[in-house]
Amino acid sequence: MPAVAKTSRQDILRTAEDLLGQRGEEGVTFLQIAKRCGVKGPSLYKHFPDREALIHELEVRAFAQLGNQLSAAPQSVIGLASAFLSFASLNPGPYSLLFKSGDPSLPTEAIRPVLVLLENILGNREEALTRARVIASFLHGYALMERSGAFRLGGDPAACVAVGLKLIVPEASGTN
Amino acid sequence: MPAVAKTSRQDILRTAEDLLGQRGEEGVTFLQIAKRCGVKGPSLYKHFPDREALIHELEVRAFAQLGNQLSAAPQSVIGLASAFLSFASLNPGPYSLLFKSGDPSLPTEAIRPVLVLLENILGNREEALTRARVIASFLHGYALMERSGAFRLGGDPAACVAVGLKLIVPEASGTN
DNA sequence: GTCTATAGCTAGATAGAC
DNA sequence: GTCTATCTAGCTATAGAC
Repeated sequence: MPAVAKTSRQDILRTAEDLLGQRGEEGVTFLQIAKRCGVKGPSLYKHFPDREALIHELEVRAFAQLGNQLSAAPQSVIGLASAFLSFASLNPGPYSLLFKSGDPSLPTEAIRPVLVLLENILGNREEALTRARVIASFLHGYALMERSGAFRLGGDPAACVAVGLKLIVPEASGTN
Repeated sequence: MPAVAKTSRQDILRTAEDLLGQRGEEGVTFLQIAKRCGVKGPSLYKHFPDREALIHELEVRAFAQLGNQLSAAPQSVIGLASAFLSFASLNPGPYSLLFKSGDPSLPTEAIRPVLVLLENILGNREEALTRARVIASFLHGYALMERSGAFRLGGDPAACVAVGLKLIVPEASGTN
């Protein structure tokens, strides 16, 4: 059988994620992916119908990957926050897809551990949602500022993470 | 005198800012700007040497605009935070340029009011810097999530802003 | 499944007429 | 200051040979 497979769906997706982290969404082109996978551009159409399908697949994977990390992490405020920031730092490509609006299918699921934990700590569902939003905003903003080098006033920016979490969920102190 | 001016530096910059807010940085092309300004692409090179110069000008303007808003706002935690979020909401184009790393020239200046206020409230320079970072991360993350529609669990997302600020700077309660 | 060839589009930028 | 014409380059996508 001629035409031996030089690449694969997995290979393409991993390569696309690297490209996404290095050059942003506009940098994820079939031509560049193909080059890195050792094939020519048009070959990728045997694996994905078009670029949009590839991007959508990356989004689905990103939510699944984050969900896995959060599920496997210590179920404490610090534990979940650390897992979230690690994911953002180690997987900048997938992470950048998490907050891009789009279809509201599985997004909710990935964050569930945070909501469950806060409900346990606070004993109030509505308050838990509000705090979860404060934490999500804080961590998301921190992850982006950290990555873009926006903390320009010296000292140790990372120190503000633990401080911020303690301020936002004082009820968890000592329990973590 | 032939060749009457159909557009201007200001017109181009405003148009570029609109485009930036609507289509992102990659959407800011000389061709699109020209179309909206009623001229042809090459005409823009009479106003800016190249695309990079235009983008840089947009960055400088963005920091200046934010600085003006923060200086003119009530110098309280709520006042400055509201001004920041208003700027982000009303000027999505310029706002998107604020956290893109790049040259560390004037960025520091725009944020000064926040630092000054927190030093007054906390009486501790180092603690003020840490809290400022927590607030900046929180507001930046909130602004982006709000804009991208990332708050998908119902209720009123905006409610978490006041709650978050009170948690992060409890010392300011009653003073605002 | 890979390839070459190609079509169609958009972008940045320059040259030179008016 | 604006225009047309042009160049280079990169992208998406399709057709058809192997």
